[in-house]
Formats: sequence, C-alpha cells, structure tokens
Amino acid sequence: MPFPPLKEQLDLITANTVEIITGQELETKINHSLKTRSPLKVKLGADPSRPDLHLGHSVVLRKLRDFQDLGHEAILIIGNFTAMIGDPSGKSKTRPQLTAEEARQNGESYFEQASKILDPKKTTICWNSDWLGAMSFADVIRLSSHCTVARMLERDDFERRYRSGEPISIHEFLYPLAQAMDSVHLKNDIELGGTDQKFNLLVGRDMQREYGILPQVCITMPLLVGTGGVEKMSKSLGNAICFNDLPADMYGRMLSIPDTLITNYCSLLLPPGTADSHQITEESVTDPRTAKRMLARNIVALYYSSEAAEEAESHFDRVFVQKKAPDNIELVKLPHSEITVVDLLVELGAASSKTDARRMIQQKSVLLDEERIEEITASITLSMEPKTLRAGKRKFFRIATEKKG
RNA sequence: GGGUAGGUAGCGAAGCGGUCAAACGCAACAGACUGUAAAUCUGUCGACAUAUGUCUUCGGAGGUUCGAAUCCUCCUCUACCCA
Repeated sequence: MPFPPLKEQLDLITANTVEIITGQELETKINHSLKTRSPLKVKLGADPSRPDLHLGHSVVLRKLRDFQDLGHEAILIIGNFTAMIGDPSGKSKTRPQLTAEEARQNGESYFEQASKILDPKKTTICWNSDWLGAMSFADVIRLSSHCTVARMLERDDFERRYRSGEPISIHEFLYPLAQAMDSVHLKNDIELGGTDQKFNLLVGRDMQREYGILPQVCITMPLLVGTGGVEKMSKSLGNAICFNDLPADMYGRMLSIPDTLITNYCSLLLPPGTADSHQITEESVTDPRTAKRMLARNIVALYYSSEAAEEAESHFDRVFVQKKAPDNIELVKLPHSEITVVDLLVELGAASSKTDARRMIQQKSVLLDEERIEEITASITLSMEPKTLRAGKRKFFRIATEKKG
C-alpha cells in the first residue's frame, strides 16, 4: 500500500496534538519515508502496572492508530521490566511490586484492551525486559552518566516533590532513563505520549543522540479531563471511564460529564470521520442533552456495539430517568430461607459491614419489591420466587432461596 | 555519624494528659433536586450491638499515670540541615 502524500499525512498526524518536537524533523522523516518507501517506526510505551485502560489512554492510542492507518509501523512497548521494579513512592503503602508473571499477564491484558483501538494485526509488541533485563550494572552506569541530576530535577513533578520535601528514590531517576533506553534499542523515529510524558520523551530523544541515532520526534497529546471536568482522567481519582466498563456504566458515566466537555471528548475520543461528530459539536450548544446522549452512544458503540449502546441508553432511561428497576438483573440464589436484611446486604456485597448496612436502612435506601425497609432489625423470608432488592440508586439484586419448600 | 521537624482514620490535615472514635477538607455512601451517575443542598462516614452501650484504633514495642493520640524510653520510617 502506498503512503499518502506529505500534506495528507501531516494533516492527520498533527490533529489534536499539543506539541510536536520538532515539526520540521517530522516532515523530513515523512519525506524520507516516502522516498525510501519504508514505514516510520512509531513508539508508544505502555505501563502494565495498571492494566485498566480508560478513555484517557485512548487519546494517545488513537493517535498511534492514525499512524497505522497511514501505513506506518506501530510499536507498543510493554514496560514489564520497569513494572517489575515497582513504583517507588510510598513504600509504606500497599504497592506490591509486580512479579514477572503478573507483569506479563497485565501486559497481555493491556494489549487486548488496546486492540479495541489499534489494529492488532499491524501492531508490533515489545517487552522491554528483553533488552533492559540484559543490561549489566556497568551498562546502567554508562547510561546514567549521560544525564545529570539537575537535568532530572527539571521534570516538574520531581521538582515539585523535591521542593515540598516528598521523597524521591534514586530508581525513580532511572525510570526516564530506562524508557529512553527503549528508544535507543528500537531506533524508533517517533514517540507518542501524553503531555505529562514530555520530559521522558525528550530524554529518549537526547539519549538516542548520545548513542549516535537520529533522534526521535516527540509528539504529545492532551490529557483527557476526567468526568468531574477538572482533573485529568485517572483511575485512582475515580473520574475515569474504562475500556472494560460495562456498557451501561460506560454510558451513564459519559452522561455525567459536564456539558462543557462534550466537544472536547468528541474530538479526542471518536475516530476521525465519525458520522455523528459534526452534529454532536453543533448540538452541544443548542441541545447539550441530545448531543451528550449521542456522544455517549457513539462511545459505547466504539467499545462494544451499536446494539449495546441502544441497550445502555434504554437501561439508563429506565433506571435513572424513570427510576424503575432494570429488567435484567442477575438472580442470586442464597442458601437461606430466612435472613435479616442487614445480613443480606452484607452477603450481597451491597454493604461493607453490618454497620454500613444499618446505615443504609436508616437512610431509607433499601427497598424490597418497591417497599421501603424501615426497621434495621427487619428480616425477610425468601422463597423460590425471586424478590427484587434495591440498595441505593444503583444497586439492584434479584434474590431467591435455593432451598426447596 | 550529628542535629532539627515529622509519621493521626481511604487521602490531606487539626488535636498535644481526661469532655477523642478523634475537628476540618477531599473522596466515598445515602436522601432531595435535576435531562444526568454532573452541579447544588442535606445527612452519613472504625466495628459490633442498638436507644445514647461495648470493643479495637492515632508508625512499632515497652513504661509513667486512676486515666495517654497527647508525657518518658527504645526501635523504625520520612524530610531538611551539618559532616
């Protein structure tokens, strides 16, 4: 397949980017690629310590996909080696270092999820343990001699932590270097990342130069804002929409974003050329509700299917607009026939403790077959006929006994 | 190696001998409201029991005291300063 002409490539590549370092070099590389008819090697690093991909990840994956569509080579680096070292800060906290096996599993899960956006057949997967694991201590010293402490402290999060007296471990300094080593090893032409990766990308660029390789072009993508509309999307902040969220959750969470975010999400998350894009952008001003629903359907359709999107929408309307129970709740069979509501809530996982369960009842959020449970001492009799238990707005259960008679 | 300041509930941060299960903020959960799972307002937010009761918490281990998150000793971890 021939590569599209320069102009066309640049248009697609530069869309939505924050910074390209440098644009001039990018052009040169594309021209060279056209002349030699060889694809550019485009690198994207993946952190397998957190294999729950969310829409924030999709922004940069989407860009990698653009390169694939232009005929270039997409290289997904699974950072299984760096993940095995474990994340530094807060050793007092539970931050289990990944074993080789976990890192591999997570990496595979990462790839599987990323394949919802990338073309898996055209993606090259690399595990950085392959080369980083083979380095000797002497190699590491040689590598680190190419970078100064002052340079490291330029990175704004290091700088911030250093100033505010938070600990920085030496091996955190090694992270950007390890990532840079990936670029040295791969001799890639381009590296992608979020704006928060800018420093690391630049270290990779410098390091390639140090090792006598033509330096990579660094392309940074905007960080997606989370559903709260302020902070960047992140699993730990609880404002993320994950690839693996169920369609109904994904849809609902999409609707909870502030109206002002609609166009931003639309341009960053939907593939270029999505039919509804234009209409969503237009209606976001005149009729945000419709625009957002359309956007939410498109997102769900992207990760699942348009049928799933329709279903998610009707589920949402039923449960949250009309405030009815959903129609397809999973049936839970319990070995009891008589049980207190408190115990039942704990057993179903709706409450984290009995105290929590009592609280829910006191707050009048527990309904059995549409009837409010008023007493915290209440108990119910289960039969073979399923009953519907509702705890709060979102937790529904259908329960029955598995005992006969 | 020496010094100084610290380690408090999921996180951040008050408390500095009893009235501390521990202020406050964030997160979370619930209720009201809404096109929404947003925003806003209200309430809850260690566990067990239930009418204001019991038990386990304030880095760890001991100690002083009728009584400690608060005082003492040792240990441990973190930051900064001096070597």
